[in-house]
Amino acid sequence: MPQAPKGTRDIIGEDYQAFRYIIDTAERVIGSTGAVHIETPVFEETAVFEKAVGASTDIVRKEMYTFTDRGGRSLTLRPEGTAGIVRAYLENGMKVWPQPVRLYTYGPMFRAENVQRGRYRQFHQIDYEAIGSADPLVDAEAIALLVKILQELGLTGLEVKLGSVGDPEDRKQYNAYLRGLLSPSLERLSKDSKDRLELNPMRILDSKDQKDQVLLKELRARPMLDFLGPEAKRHFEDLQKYLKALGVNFSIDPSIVRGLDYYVRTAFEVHHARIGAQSALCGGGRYDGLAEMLGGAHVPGVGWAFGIERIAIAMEEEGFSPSAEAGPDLLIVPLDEKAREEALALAQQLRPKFRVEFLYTTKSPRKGLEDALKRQATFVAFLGEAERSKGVVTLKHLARGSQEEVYAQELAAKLGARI
RNA sequence: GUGAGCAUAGCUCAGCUGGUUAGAGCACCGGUCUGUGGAACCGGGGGUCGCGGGUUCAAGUCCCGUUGCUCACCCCA
Repeated sequence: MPQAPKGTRDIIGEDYQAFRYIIDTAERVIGSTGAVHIETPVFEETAVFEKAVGASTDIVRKEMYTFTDRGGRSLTLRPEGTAGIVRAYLENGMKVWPQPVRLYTYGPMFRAENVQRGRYRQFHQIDYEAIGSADPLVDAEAIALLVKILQELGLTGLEVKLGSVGDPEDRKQYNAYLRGLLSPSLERLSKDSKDRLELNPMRILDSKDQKDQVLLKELRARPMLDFLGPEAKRHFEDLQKYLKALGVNFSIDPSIVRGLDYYVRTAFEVHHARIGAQSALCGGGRYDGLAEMLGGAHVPGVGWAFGIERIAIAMEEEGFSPSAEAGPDLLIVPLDEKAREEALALAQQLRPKFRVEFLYTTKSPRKGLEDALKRQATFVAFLGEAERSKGVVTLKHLARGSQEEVYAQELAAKLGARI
């Protein structure tokens, strides 16, 4: 028998309830900022990600689901949301809208990684992007918004880690500095970090390998923050000032290193201690050069994405249990064969004002009642010969035990009145 | 891509050092109970023991491979 592909899963029942709750909460809080919902395609031209995310990144090098369609086009299932949204900004001429344009979306992302707790091949993100302003106030709003959502979801034990990767020039200098510093000790670096020295030396800072950390300490490696140019530095300081004024708790973490090429200046992550090794609930930052990488004008932007599955794990760890799905307002129980189609007709008549279910097989009142209790129905209605001869249904309120015979025309009023 | 541990009914699991037709609880369906409350009792449907190969008179049990899950590395959500 076929199974759901590795790293994918069916979301149903309590999982779905939690999922829904997270999305609804996020949507409510984001919506209150005036940001508008956008849906972008789940797949894009492969070039969108190659240009934006960066050819040297892990995502592009080995994690993309790329395929060729029948027209010979190379397409890729989106591994992240920002590139597609910026593409949509350019394509729809949003530069003539009031700036910055604030957009949000949620949906599936795809990365061909090996699976572990909190990491899936199809996972779901809620994305927020503010495009068209370089003002650090916009960064501050984005971060504050994110914290607000997590608070609304009832999460505690969160840590906001803030850093800056500087402007591209700053980073170039910093990478040159790191290469100069570490190359003489190349042999002492971990295997992964030897590769990093070529591709993106900054990522060595983030290494969990003790060898690398010891070496960095020994050589007194300076942090990226020391290399910020005056403008990036000012931006970083203003952002901190705004966040403090807003009462947002954060810690400066010089090792925050984005794995995507498009980030400049602001970079941040939100971590939760109890969800395993994949502790990042949310990551984001500023990407002022992204639109240009895609071939558009220079358009600054900042945004973040959080992983719905990881939020769900964190909430579960904190004892949140999703409320069960509500039962129907009314369950109709046909007592004889003829009542089966009468039950359907009655259900149709009451829908969609009420949530109405009926049994597809005849049952005794006793069994029907048991069924209604299992479904957590509010009312149960019996339809049988006795009712038919009088033109009524027997309506019973489960919780109260009250029961009466009701004409079909009165039924809606009775259900609404909750006898 | 790498490493470790796991895989028996829809779910949670039992199944001894290999030995008849593979079990339990829960869930589902029916009966006791064709007209009224989740009970109880009785009965029923459900399994290619993840899949493939091997060893053996005999494999759920041992060996190899494979797929999936869990956790970790890399990286990230």
